[in-house]
Amino acid sequence: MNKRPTILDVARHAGVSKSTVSLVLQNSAAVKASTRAAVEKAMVDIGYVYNRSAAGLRGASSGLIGLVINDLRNPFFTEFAASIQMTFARKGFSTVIANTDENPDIQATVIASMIEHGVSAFVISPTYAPDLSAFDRLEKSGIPTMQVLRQVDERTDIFPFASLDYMAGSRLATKHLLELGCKRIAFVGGLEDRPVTLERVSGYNELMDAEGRERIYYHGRPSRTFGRDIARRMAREDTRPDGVICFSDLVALGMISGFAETDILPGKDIRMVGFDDIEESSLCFPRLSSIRCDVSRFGENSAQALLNWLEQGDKPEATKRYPVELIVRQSSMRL
Amino acid sequence: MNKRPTILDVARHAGVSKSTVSLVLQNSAAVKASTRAAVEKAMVDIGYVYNRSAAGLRGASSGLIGLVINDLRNPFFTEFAASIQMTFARKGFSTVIANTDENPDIQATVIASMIEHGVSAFVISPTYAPDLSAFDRLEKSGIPTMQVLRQVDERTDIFPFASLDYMAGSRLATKHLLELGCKRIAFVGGLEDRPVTLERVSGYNELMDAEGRERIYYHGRPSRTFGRDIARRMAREDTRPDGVICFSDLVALGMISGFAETDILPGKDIRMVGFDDIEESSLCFPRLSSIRCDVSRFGENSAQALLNWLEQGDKPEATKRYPVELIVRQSSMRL
DNA sequence: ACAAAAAATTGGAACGTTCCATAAACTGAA
DNA sequence: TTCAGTTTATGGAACGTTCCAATTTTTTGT
Repeated sequence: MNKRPTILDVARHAGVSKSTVSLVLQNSAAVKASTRAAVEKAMVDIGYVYNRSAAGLRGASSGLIGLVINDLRNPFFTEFAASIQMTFARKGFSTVIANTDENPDIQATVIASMIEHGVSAFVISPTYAPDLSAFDRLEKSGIPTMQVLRQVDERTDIFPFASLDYMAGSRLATKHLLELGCKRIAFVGGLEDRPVTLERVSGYNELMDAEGRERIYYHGRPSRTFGRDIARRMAREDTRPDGVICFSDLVALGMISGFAETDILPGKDIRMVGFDDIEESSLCFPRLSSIRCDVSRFGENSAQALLNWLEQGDKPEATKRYPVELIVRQSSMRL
Repeated sequence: MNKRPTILDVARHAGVSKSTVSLVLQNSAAVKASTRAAVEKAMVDIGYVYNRSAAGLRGASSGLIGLVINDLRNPFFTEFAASIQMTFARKGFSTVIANTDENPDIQATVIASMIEHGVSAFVISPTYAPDLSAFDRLEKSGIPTMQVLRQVDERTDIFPFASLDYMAGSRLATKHLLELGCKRIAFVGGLEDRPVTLERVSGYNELMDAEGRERIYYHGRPSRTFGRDIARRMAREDTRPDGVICFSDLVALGMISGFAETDILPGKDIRMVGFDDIEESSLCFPRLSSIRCDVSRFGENSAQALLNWLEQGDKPEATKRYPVELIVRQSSMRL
């Protein structure tokens, strides 16, 4: 394991100075084609590999992006993380990913550690935390940082926020169920106090109020388990809702399986719309109608916005919401 | 955004030399308690943050681990990645994650890029690739590298391999179905030529042959879609299998929803066992019997093994297989 | 063929750490 | 008080790049 060759070895081997090699590395226009070729040949000949730490020391960008995710196991976030990471990779950036599991302490530590590693920018889907010291630290560090999917820090002028148009989605879903003639429409899932819940419920509230219909909430964790439990409970109720909007597809899928146990078939006995349109929703039975968020495109767009900030210096707008659409499938049709 | 303070600023502020500050940083025993306290105070006072690039230049470990995953969107791998990342984080290591989407070219690029970034070690769940140049490069780099879940490079003395005991799992599942009295047991999913498939099918082959039963294969991509399609096809067959072992839970879940469409209820009309025991399997209806692999513990163990290699220098054994167990649920019982 | 301009190349200082060899400051025993 | 021994602190060189200012080479116009 004899030391990695350096720029100097390359220079020696190609018969040029280290400065020239450096120029080649940053493919400067100032080096003659023939020289460049010679240098490049030397590099592969001796198996040179670039040392980013050394470059970073002199101020070059690290080409490292920090991605901090509150719940990486949730397929919605997984999809987002995978998509953003792959976009960065295509542009030559590596991504340091950390899952915080909704834990502010973990979040604070991983952010600190990423700063030490010299990440060039941050994308954070933050944990709801009482104190914002993590963000204060970020501000001081001066590292470009985007909040995505959850706006936790108010200072969107410093930490631009990008998300999806959940209000519109919720409006679409409610309108759809109303048009199908549903009388009692329930909203299932989502923790009551959370901003995301507020957003995903707002269109529902708006239209239900406009129609003078009763709002029916079943608030709770946006998980399969919760969905399943609510479905079982609902099956036993005397005046059961005839339409359900779920906080997320995970909840909806949980409900579908809960209903299956009690012989209720969404689409026939009750109408259901999910939220997110994860892959599984088009595969399950019955196929789940959902609000498509197209996370993977959202990931690409966010990545691109961040790169523009980093490379061209144009900061993303303070708040950006990408559009969503309603996908109608079996769960909200007469079968 | 005035330059980050350096070790020198801390020294000045605490009235000691930079060397002393460096010693404090590596908490050396050679510095007096009072001095250490003073230095530490100075650090928080001026908001010092450690510069790992600079340290790395002098040979210090980067504290960065490269994690390369062939399919990050598959919940099995997501769980693994999340678990291993969080274990590293607890030990003060950051994790650079890349999804290769089964693409050898992407795999090669991300590995190269991680080497540039100076990762201290690699954990790779590799893509099946015709050429092993990526591994050759790794070997030359001398960076400790573990293969997990898929053994692609034969040189396990160089790249220790850790996985789960799939053969045992497949034996457990088959034995279970045989004991339930199944006569025609099919194996569904898994690409025919793949080593993983061979492993997951081996116990099935062994026991079926021992019993003199016919082997029935439905090979294909280990996805929900494939499972659903096979279930539909199976529903139309005249001599339908009465027992099914799936390559993965994803396939099994796909089959469950495919069967649901044709009014076949696993556990009543057919018996089914999945493989992996992802979270959803205990939540779906009917609950899916499965071979529990406990990926998240596997992740922790692998992380720990790698850290021991890195820090104590003891290389993991060339091949390690962690045990699996059969979890019996509704899908393989009379309801 | 010559100067001037343009293009291509170069040496050296700097970046923020670590580590070695050395120095300074303390101990306690003679 | 002195000296050896021990504990603690220090200056300086090194790590592999980038970038500036300076230099050399090539091109252009006359």
